Amino acid sequence: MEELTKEQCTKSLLPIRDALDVINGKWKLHIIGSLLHGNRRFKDLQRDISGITAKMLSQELKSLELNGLVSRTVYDSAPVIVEYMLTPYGKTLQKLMDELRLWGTEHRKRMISPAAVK
Amino acid sequence: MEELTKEQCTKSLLPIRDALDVINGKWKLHIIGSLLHGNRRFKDLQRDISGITAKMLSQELKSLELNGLVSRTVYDSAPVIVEYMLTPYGKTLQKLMDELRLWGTEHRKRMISPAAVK
DNA sequence: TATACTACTTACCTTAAGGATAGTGGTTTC
DNA sequence: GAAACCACTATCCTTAAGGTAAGTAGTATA
Repeated sequence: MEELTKEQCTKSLLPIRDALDVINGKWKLHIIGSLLHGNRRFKDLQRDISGITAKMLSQELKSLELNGLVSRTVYDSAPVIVEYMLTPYGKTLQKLMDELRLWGTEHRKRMISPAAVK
Repeated sequence: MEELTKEQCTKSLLPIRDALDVINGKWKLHIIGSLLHGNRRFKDLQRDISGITAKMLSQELKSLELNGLVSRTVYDSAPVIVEYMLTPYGKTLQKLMDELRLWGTEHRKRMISPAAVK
């Protein structure tokens, strides 16, 4: 097994940071969670995610779109309909989210009754 | 496959949030990364992690200790020596970090040359 | 006795994330 | 023609994360 230099170690944190940045913020996981259940329009998302403002929803959707996780389709109807959906790439996040959920669930148990897992 | 209600869906995000909170912040991953290479004293960590201040290092170490990821040992020598190490539990983070690194590496490729992966 | 080292702590300041509220532009319904 | 619906955008404000700089307490070395 090779030892990593300090620089290599710091560098190896960059992709982790990238991954975290993509899902960071108060609302992104909520949006992804909602979209995992199917396509949604703007108002649908706002209804699904209690507490989110139009400003934040719009902002976070743009960020998710920029990162290729969410696609935005405008239907030329009246009134105009805008539909958001997870891209196939966006769906690859689910595995990561499952891992995080698993670790987080164990952690929560451990924090509630530390004696039981010491 | 069962459909989740809105409440169940929101609830399932909680452990994910827990996991993310544990490693969130600008410095925690750097500290964990350094400790993955062996035990470290306060000054060692400060030297390892370029840019971190004593205040932030102290603050983040406390948070990691509270979460059971890092242990703090004071040796009754003169001058006093304080050693930090990852607990076995802290080491379980490595798997998660590897998954995040994997996804993040792919994401970085995709962001640099989107055409190649379209 | 002065300087330096270790392991921090304290007080203050800056910046960025997010919240509150209101407004825009188009369309449709009453 | 007034009110309502959709999909946002703009402006201002609060809060929290993190940075700066200095200080503390104990020991040890010159």
